[in-house]
Amino acid sequence: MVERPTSRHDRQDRIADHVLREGSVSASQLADTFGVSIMTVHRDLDELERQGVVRKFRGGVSAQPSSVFESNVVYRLRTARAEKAAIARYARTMIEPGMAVMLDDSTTTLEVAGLLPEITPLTVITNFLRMVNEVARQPGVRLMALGGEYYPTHDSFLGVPCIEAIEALRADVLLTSTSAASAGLAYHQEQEIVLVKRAMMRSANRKVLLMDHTKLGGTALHQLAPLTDFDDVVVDGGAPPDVVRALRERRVNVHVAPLETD
Amino acid sequence: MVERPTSRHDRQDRIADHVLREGSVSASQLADTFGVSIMTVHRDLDELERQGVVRKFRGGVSAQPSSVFESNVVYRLRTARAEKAAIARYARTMIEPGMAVMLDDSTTTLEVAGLLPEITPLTVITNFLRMVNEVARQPGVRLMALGGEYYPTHDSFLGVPCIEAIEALRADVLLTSTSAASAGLAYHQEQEIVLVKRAMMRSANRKVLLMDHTKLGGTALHQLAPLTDFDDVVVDGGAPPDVVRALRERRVNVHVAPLETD
DNA sequence: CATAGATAACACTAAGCTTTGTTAAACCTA
DNA sequence: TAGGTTTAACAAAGCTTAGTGTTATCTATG
Repeated sequence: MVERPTSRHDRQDRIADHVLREGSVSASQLADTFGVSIMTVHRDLDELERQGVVRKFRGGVSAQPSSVFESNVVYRLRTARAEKAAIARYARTMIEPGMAVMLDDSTTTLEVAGLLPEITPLTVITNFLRMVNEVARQPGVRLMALGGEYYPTHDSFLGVPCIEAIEALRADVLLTSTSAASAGLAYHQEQEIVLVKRAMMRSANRKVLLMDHTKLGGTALHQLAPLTDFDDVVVDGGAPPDVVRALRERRVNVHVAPLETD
Repeated sequence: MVERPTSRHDRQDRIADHVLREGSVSASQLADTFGVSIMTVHRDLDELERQGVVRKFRGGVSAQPSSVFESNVVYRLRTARAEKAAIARYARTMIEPGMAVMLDDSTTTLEVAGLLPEITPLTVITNFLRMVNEVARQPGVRLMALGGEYYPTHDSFLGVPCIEAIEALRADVLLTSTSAASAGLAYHQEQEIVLVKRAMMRSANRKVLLMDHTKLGGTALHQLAPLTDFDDVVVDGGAPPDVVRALRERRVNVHVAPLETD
């Protein structure tokens, strides 16, 4: 059976699904199934392995044991595009011209960046290289970059220099994201990032957490903060109503961003 | 007479030269001379005008009056490619594996950046966005970005946050550049940049000034520092011998980087 | 040590972007 | 308004890059 993926990305998603269903497959088998060469399969698998979705061994690949499922979020992140766009549209309404907005290094906040030229004048503060490059091109947006040590895996600047730079500033709004939340707590798997996010929270007047619904109910190695520490928590319309209700009972100020309905 | 420029950039350089020689030319004349359409000439002239090299008027272009000559540096910068490459090659010998190297926001130091992967492991400290993007891709090079307010004209980060970040660090070597030097002093036209460069000099053990010979003998609005404040000054082989001699008499430690001879 | 599996190196292809020219419309200036 | 000059919009050509396959080399495992 030969499928015809529209693109490399698409095919990788299918391969990942396939592996997760089957549990374990050989490379040549995948080459057959998806109608590409073994070499291409290997390249796809290398990439999926880097993302922590699968595990390679001699003779094939297997799904990651669920204990490492955490990193799988990286893969999930790529898929939750519509959710993030919805959240970004909603978060935009919290920003007004003239404000100083702090944005952390997450794909969700990156979505927000694309909407900023509509709200000029504006000051953007970030430690995310990709966002720096994005915003540097936008006229009318003043950009304050947070320095620090560059981490290729996150494409952002972290560490002591970054935290000190944050402490010297004061933002009107912080838009931040995290990798998991449950039982009223936000989590993140990286210590370095937790420290930076906490510093950001200390330096912002209003703290907004952006979170697509796939992150609800999970945990990660490090606690970041109780959800009640945020002035607002924005989730997308895909969030289960009972989860939203439960959060509100914990006095978390949850906003639900409606998904585009087209 | 029809020339055949190898590329768009090359042709623009020739057009600029032509205009500077002639003083004033018509667009159709240029189209003839360079064997391209009038439309293309207009596009080239628009670009050169943006760079402050020429001035457009109905019917043709003229050279910029020398009062605006300063911005012309932008154009000069593009042309001294070979000189900068020579200087970069020379400067590379001053860097050894394991060092922390600080690089400022100049096209000369950018040339050095391309040579860094050969000297790993290495730590690079910079406030230049273009360099950040360049170095972020290089494996084996640790990158410390200096934050600050983004200045589109320089494509770099400046201001108080940047200076504070510099003061918290200590580099083994500083490679810096400036826009002019004469009578034993280095000059730069931008106050913000002068402050940052001075901070960098305070935070480095060895201070190296990189300067292509086109900058010798000029001045600019602000004094940066006496040349004797630098441990080394590297110029390219195009520097007039008597100028080099004069600098040495002032106890400036001048190195002459030989130009590629091919 | 033999063999299947994995990687590295090179070449080919397709897609996207840049550059250029053409044509048509807009704009001055006499 | 008639002459040119400039700009805008579209199309063609060229270049660059990402993606893929082939072949050859390397590596692990029985």
